[in-house]
Amino acid sequence: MDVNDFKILLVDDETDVLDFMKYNLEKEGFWVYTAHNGVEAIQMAKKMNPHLIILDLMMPKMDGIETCRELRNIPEFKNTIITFLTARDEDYSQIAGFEVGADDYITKPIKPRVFISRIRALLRRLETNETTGKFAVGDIEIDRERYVVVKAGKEISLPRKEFELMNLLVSKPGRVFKREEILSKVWGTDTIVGDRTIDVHIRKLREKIGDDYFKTIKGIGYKFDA
Amino acid sequence: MDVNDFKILLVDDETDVLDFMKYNLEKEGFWVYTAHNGVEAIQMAKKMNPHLIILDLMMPKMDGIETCRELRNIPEFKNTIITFLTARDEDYSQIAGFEVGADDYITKPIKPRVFISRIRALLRRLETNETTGKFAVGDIEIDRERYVVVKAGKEISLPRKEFELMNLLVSKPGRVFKREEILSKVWGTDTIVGDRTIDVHIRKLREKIGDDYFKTIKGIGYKFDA
DNA sequence: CTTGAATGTTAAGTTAAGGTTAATACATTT
DNA sequence: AAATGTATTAACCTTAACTTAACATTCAAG
Repeated sequence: MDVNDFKILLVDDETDVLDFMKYNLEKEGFWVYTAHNGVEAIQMAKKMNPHLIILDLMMPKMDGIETCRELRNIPEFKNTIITFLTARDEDYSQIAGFEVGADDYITKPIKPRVFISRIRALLRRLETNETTGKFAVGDIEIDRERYVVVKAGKEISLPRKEFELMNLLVSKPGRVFKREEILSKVWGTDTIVGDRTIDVHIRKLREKIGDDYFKTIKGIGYKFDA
Repeated sequence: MDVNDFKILLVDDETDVLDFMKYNLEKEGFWVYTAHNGVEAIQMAKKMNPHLIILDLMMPKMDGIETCRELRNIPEFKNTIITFLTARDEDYSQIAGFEVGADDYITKPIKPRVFISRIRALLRRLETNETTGKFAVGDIEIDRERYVVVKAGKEISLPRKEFELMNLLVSKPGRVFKREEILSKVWGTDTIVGDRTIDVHIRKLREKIGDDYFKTIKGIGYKFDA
């Protein structure tokens, strides 16, 4: 996973702290979202699905501890990394923080270099677990972790390109992917392949998964449907 | 895994700091070992195979950073949690620490409650990953303590690299490990080995354990399956 | 109902990825 | 310092995966 794919949600009621962190993180290429309180934070988190959430402890409405607890109760955020932002020496908060499922805490005042370094260390944890992803549509399940497609409980293993193509199409069932788009996403922008290559791969998928899952939209592209 | 099974190695040149930490950790039921410098630390680590190592940054002979680097080069300690102990505000050390593969750092002076809480948070990570003890899948059992693989009751002893590779793959049966990932986890990020090295090791495993346990996903990596 | 551009199909050609082996370098024991 | 055991490399081999090309079929516009 590339640095530029990481999404970070910053939550703090003080706008200047927020801006300062945002500036530093964006400079490093992260996607940064912000919220001013716990309530906003949860809304934003649901929308953006960030990889890392940095929560200030002291906030109006809902404090960091409480926000963290709520987040941890939402299954989506079970694996999200949550870090607290605290003033030095707030011992009790630190303890409560860990108990409530925080992964780390960062002390204010923030020093850019340490801060960035810390963030990187935290995100490093994700890199191994982030290739992980299973999702299902109808009786088809795609398991990126094991690199297999499961159809009605039966494992079908596909070669790389076929798998990637399958994965792309299934990622948005019903949506039509233009040939161009497929080429750039599965083959990459710099590879040039002949006209029939996509068709041949679709053919193999139809053979292995089933004819009627893949629909051709002439002149446009293909779509997956259950 | 029970608290009482966790082994922690403390490394600091100041005996009273050492004693203080030791006292507090033992009170909580951890097994605590100590060392006064980097050299001792590495010896002790090899003997005790601790789950967590706390390294003071400033030490005679070999400092914390250097010790950490050395440790990370030993495959056994790839998954060991390493934390630095620093005086407040040693920014640069912190950065170097993370770069060298540290998981966290703890600031002095140590406050017992925060300290313990922190340690628990760190060790919690281990509970999910099966990094310790014995582990079995189907008729294959891996004994990490003794460095032995048991297949259908028969012990097969593997050399270190083969064992590490085996261990990695078996740790998540079915999951595909990318070549890169295997390299960084078994060989380490800083070692560069030729293209065929992984294959050769896989070959040896197939020879010793059985062909069909190891599946190749071309262009991606390998997975273990029973 | 034509018709031609777009896609389907098949099988044969390529190639990149991995398999295999043996030789060499490197480490440990004894 | 042999001897034994491990790890890595290099050279070559094998194949599945991928691509292409040639021909067949479809389907939607006229």
